[in-house]
Amino acid sequence: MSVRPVRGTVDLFPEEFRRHSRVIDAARGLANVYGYGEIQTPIFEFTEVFARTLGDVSDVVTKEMYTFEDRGGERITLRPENTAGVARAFISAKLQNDLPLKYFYAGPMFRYERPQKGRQRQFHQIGVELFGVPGPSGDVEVIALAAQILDQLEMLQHCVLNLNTLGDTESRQAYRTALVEYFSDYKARLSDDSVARLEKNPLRILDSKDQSDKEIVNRAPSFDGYLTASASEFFSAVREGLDDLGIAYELNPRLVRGLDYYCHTAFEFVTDALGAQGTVIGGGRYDGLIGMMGGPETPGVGWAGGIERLAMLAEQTLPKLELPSPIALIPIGGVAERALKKYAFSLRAKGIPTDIAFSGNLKRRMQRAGRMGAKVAVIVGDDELQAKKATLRDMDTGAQEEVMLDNLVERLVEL
RNA sequence: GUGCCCAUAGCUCAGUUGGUUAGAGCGCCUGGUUGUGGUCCAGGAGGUCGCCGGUUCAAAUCCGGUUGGGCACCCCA
Repeated sequence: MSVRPVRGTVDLFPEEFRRHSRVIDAARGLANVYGYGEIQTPIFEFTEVFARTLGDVSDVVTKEMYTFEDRGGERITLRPENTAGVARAFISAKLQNDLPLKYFYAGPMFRYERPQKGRQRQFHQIGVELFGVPGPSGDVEVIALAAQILDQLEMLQHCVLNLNTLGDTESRQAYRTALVEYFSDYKARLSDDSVARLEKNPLRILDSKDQSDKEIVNRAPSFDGYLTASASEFFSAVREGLDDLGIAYELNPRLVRGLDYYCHTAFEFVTDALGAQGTVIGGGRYDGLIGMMGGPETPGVGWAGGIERLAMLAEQTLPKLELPSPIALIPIGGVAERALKKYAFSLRAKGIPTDIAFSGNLKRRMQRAGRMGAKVAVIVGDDELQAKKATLRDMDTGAQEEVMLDNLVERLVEL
């Protein structure tokens, strides 16, 4: 039997999981403040849910999905992202009369990718979806929520908000045609990757990091000239909204999305503190998605954030995580142990972190108390039991005092 | 999927042009203290050198493959 975890997966032991938790807790807390209730959709869906919506040219669908046939012969896929799942849930429950709707989620996602720092095959995302708000205030709200979460994690100042518009369908169609026309002239000088993108997703060429591609890209037609008046107006309103809130951003015309259902606003919070995988939160508007899935035409806007990446950044920005130091109960002998278990029970009922070791002599239990960072140890042996007292030891100073057992819980609550 | 780099004790690492029983620090265990941790002192356990094969009288060291990891590309969160 192989005892190692599957490539690209990790075990999150408590210390590491706490780093995740504080990211999730901050996000969930603020999402609730904004009125985004938490939703949990299944981690697997019928394959079409993703295949249909993510586009059949996206890398996620063509080479990164965990797809299998279950015992009933259904084509199943482990979710590579959660927007499609939440949209499907919205359609399944026929919630179109309850708009607008706001959802927050946190959970595992699965993509068959080559693992590296900030990229695993099972990874975790937080995210929000806002359904039924067609105007730019929806975009502004979800971006504001993201910014405030980052701010609460004290990493907003280490991130740059990149902002772009993908326009409406009409704009994108026109621009796409113009790009294909332009790049086709340079086909011989483009990188192989970009030549392939010319057919599949010419917008992506704009994002190429290839040196000679970049030169060609620099002289490529810009989107501005192809934006319809209404798309342009929409984008201005988003920028105005962000300005009003004092949320800084940088316009990045090269910011495009790999997933086909995006339109209008695209944004990413990016940091340079994590190496190559610097996008910490990314999202945008996806007005066509729900209709494309067979639901009633419903606008949507949202984002997802990588918990592992956020947790890594938080390591740099937040103070070290400290565990509450427990009270260590240290019995000597079976009679004392029975007595102290009852005290542990009532201390814990009051929410006071309490440790009582299951075995070991006094020395070993003291060691354990020290290792756990206990601030006080309660020692009870035959001597103390007879006198109905306990010995309290201050683990920092070594000072000891005696307390009547009757007052023990009361005294410990004070500390 | 592509390129480059890496793999020695639980952890972080050293190991000379290939040469006898592979080392250090931290951690762990025992004792000094049969009712006192964290400090100190003394001692101890722990490694088929990732795995498979090859070269050689001899391989942790050289070569090939493989698995895992890191970085970049790709892609994205």
